[in-house]
Amino acid sequence: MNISRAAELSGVSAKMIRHYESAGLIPAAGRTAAGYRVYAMDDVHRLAFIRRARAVGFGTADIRQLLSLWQNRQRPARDVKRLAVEHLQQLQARIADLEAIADTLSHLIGHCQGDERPDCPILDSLAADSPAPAATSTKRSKKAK
Amino acid sequence: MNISRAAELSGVSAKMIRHYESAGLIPAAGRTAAGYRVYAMDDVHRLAFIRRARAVGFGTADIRQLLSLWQNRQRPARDVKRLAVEHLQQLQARIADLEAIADTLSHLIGHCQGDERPDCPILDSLAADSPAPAATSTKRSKKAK
DNA sequence: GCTAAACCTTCCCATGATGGGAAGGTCAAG
DNA sequence: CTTGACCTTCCCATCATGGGAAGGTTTAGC
Repeated sequence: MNISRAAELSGVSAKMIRHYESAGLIPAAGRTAAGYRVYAMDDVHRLAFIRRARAVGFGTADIRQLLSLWQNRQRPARDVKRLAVEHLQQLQARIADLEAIADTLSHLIGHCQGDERPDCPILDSLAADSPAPAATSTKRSKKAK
Repeated sequence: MNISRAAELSGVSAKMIRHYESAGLIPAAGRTAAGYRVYAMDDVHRLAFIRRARAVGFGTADIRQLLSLWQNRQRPARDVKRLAVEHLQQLQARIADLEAIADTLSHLIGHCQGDERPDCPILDSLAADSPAPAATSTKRSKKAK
C-alpha cells in the first residue's frame, strides 16, 4: 500500500510517517520503481503503536525505547514500567508547575475589579513584584555605568 | 548602561533582550558610536515586567497587549482582566489535558507487575487499543492496494 | 494516446522561547 | 600593545507538526 493508505489505517499523517522514518522510529520503507514508499500491515501496526505512545505524551526518545522493548519478546516488564513511571513523574511535575502558575494568576484575577477604572492589581503586580532573580554578576559589571 | 548590566538588573538574559527587541516587545535600544546597545532604567523596568508576565505563562502576543495596556493610563482594568482570564482558561485546559494523560498512564502502570517476566499491559495497550481515529478517506483511496 | 486529477517525492519554512556557539569588532586595565 | 571581558550579528537546535512549492507518476475518462 502507499503512504496515504498507511496514514489512513494507522492514524498517523503521511507527513509524520516520513518524519518518523527520518527520525529512525520506523525502518526505511521499501520503494516502487518510481520511488514511492510501500507499506505492509506490519508498518501500520508500528505506526499505530507510535501514535498511541504519543497520545500518552511519550517523546521521540522514549518511543524509540518502547519500540525496541516491544520488539524484544525477552525484555522484562520492569524496563517498560520504569520508563513509564519516569514519564509519569515528568508529567506530574509539569502539571504542578502549571498549577502553581494558574494559582498565582487566579489570585491576581481575584483582586482585580475589572471595571471601567484604570486601577489594576494584575498590572501593578507585574510592574513591581519580585526584584530580580539571583544576579550573577560578571567581572567588569561593577564598572558598567 | 550596556546590555549585560540591563540583563543583570532586569533578570532577563542578554540573549532574550535582543530577542524581545527583534520581536518588537521593547523599542530598539539606542546605540553607542560603536554599535553597542544602551539602556536606561525605564528599559530595565519594562524588561522586568516582561519577565514577570512570562513567569505567569503569558506568551509574546499577550505580553504585547499587556505592555500597551500598562503604558496607557486610561485603559479600563476590565481589558486587563479579560486577557488574564482567557489565559487562565487556557492554562486550565492544558492542565486538564495533562491530567487526563497522567491518569491514563497511571492506570496502565498500576496494571503492570514490572517484574522479570515479559508480560506487560502497558505495551499491550499501546500495541492494540483504539483502532484509528476518523479515517478521512481520499478520492482514490479505495483502489489503493 | 492525451489530459486532468490525485497521487507521490524532496526541500524549505514556521511555530515559541530559549540557549549554544562562531566569527569578528570594541573597550579598559596593565 | 596585549589581553580578557565585553559587544555585535548570524546560524543552529530543541520538539512535533503542518504548510506549501516544485516537479515526477499514476490512473480515470475520453
